[in-house]
Amino acid sequence: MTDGAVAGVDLPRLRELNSLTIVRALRDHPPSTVTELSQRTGLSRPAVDLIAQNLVADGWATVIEAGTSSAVGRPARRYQFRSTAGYVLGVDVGVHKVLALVADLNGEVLHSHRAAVAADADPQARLAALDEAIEECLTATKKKPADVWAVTIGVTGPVDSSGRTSLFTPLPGWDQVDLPAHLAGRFSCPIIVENDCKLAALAERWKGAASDASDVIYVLAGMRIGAGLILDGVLRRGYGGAAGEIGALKQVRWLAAPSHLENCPGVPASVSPDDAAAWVFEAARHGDRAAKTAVSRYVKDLAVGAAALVLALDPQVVIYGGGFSRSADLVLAPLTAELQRLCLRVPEVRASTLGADSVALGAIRLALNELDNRLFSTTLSSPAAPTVR
Amino acid sequence: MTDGAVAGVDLPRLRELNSLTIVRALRDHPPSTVTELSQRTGLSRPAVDLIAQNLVADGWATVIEAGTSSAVGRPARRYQFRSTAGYVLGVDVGVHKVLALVADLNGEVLHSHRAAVAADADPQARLAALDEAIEECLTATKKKPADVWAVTIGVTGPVDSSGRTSLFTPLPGWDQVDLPAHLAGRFSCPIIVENDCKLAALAERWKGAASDASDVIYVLAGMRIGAGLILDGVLRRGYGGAAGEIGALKQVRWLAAPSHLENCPGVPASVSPDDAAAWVFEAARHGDRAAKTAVSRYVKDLAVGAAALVLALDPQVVIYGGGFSRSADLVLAPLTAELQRLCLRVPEVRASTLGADSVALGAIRLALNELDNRLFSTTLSSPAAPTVR
DNA sequence: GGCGAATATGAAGAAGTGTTGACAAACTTC
DNA sequence: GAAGTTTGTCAACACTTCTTCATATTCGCC
Repeated sequence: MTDGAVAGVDLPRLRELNSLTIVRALRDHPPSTVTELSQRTGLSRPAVDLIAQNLVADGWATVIEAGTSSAVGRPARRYQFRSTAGYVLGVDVGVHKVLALVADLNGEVLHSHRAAVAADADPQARLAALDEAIEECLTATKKKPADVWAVTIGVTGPVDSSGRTSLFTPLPGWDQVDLPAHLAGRFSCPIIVENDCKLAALAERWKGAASDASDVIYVLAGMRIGAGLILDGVLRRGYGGAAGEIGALKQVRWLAAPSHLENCPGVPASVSPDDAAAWVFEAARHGDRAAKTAVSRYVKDLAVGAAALVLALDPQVVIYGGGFSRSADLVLAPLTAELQRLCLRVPEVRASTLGADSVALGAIRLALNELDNRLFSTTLSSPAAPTVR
Repeated sequence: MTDGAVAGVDLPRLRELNSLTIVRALRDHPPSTVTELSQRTGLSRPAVDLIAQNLVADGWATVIEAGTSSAVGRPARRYQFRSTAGYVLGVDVGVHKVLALVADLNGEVLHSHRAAVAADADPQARLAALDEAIEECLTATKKKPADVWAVTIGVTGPVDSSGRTSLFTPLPGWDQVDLPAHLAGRFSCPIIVENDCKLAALAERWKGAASDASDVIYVLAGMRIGAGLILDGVLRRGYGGAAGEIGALKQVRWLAAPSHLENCPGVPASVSPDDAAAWVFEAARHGDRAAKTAVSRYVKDLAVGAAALVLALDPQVVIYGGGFSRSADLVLAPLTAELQRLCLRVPEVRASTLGADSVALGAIRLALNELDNRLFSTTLSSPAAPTVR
């Protein structure tokens, strides 16, 4: 409840704080004039001017000299956040693929690469695919590892404080993999490993279906069901990183739910087990009776866990995402109805708008958040020391 | 994700920030010398000296002139947070009683008063008891309503943003009661209504069994079971104030759980229904077979909901509190065992140390938190305008 | 094409805040 | 009583921001 050491602010620190303020005011905005920044921050024009010049000297901002302007009066010089000062990597290590993204400090994705992996691939093979995907992203964008300021990797299963998925993982042999150690040799920046559902939740809140909400439950629906929680605008990991793992409770039927789709009668033998669910959804869409029943049962089971989360946390929005979100048209209405039956106060239910990229995008967002905390909370300084979480 | 308007810091604001820093450094510490404050805040001695004198002039601190000192050197003047500058009221409106507490700005409880109420009393009677309890606390401590800077009232059931328990309440007619309106005439300070479980959780984290933890699930166990959630050190209300209401899910057997105790065979007819649970616990403690079974079943049902919360949020500690916490000796071990069976990562399970006062104490804490936010976040100013939450 | 209005830039002076260093005051210890 | 130590106070200094004014550049209008 107490801070213990509360730090006073002296003059140099004041300048630092205001520099941070200007950087924040520069980000997430189009190139701005000194006057605009002055209005945005409440600081006087000369103060902003001085700070902006220093930011340019330190590489945090670039100048756009006055061009032709449409307004009356002398055209203003504009300052712009130098989003190319550093880059971040976001990677989604899935069962069938590894997807890597490079983005600049604005979160603009510059390049992506997808490497296919066999579901039963051993850790070595999967790590090789990871290395390949990262390597391809770097060479395609002509970046060196030193240009990367943070890396986030999304994996399935709860991630502990050492970056391992020791409690549970569907990837064979993966519980022994130490991802930060694997990458530490190549990158000297922060390397973060995080649960895929949590990352997807971040992505939806960033530029997806939940961008207007601060209390979000993201349900990742696929052959495995998981959840990510955002409360008061912040991703909640839980004390041991296992928040959202409601599926482990037997009374909540998340473990069994996908079997309704897998074992649905009428699925042709030619359809592989991996594609069975998609087939069932498609069949249900065309009125197949057995398929409709299977979907209905699936939704009923899904709803129990979602209701438990909703009742526990009372969110504003529930996002239905993951591989099955393509079938949101079949699921959203009955899911909402079930929640209405089970919950006290029913949140909005929406379909994911980011689809398959959400995990990697969320990884980008988490990497940027980490940088924010490191660079902007204390002082403006370039890439931080390597750390693991 | 963005702040929108990020405020720059000018010189007067700098002084304000440092004044706040000094006030914070003064609170939660014994009377301090300027040198101590200087070390604690990193500010220079003259700066602290000046600020401290201003704080005294504004009524936020008092001076203790140098007495005889045991150390070498000139004895130092000491400054002390003036905790008697204002007071807060915390009230617990329960089924059988209304308990009111007055505390100073340090959270030191000065007086408490308990007014008995019949379980089936109508809102008028209950409000009269509330008024009586508050009145008694004020007269006993010789305070006027104007001395009260914040009031918090704890009630059963989820509290919406208008301070009403419209979704559910066990108190007859209480869903129509507008507590802020009822008190607004007498107090011009912030009046907050909050769910009792949430307040009890706050109390346990403040000075109870969870004072070392930042991620806490508090389970209030009585004839009605509820929960309060503290995540990252902050009480979470949920978007609509209904966080923690996992008991509403049928698969979670919290609604039915107490019936095992109520309907336990062997309870003498002389024991009133209200005391049945206590009798069963006592009988179980002495080896009564039926009572032990009842307790065991109760714990099993309780554990399902607790497990759902634990899996959803992955807390560090679960606090077992409420009326039944006196029987923690019988419950803690089997509850822990059940959680071990049901959960992925098992948190510590502890018994409440505050007992029956926890709700009113939590109300005090929430009132103080509200004051903190109002007075200390923006600027140092005396009692704020009346508001409702 | 010239003029005025509007906006941006730049520089100087003023005000406010924190820091450093010095010194007297007050107390303990030898 | 002298030395040593800590405190309270003061003045000089450094730094940051604010205010104000003069200057520069551009557009629109005559």
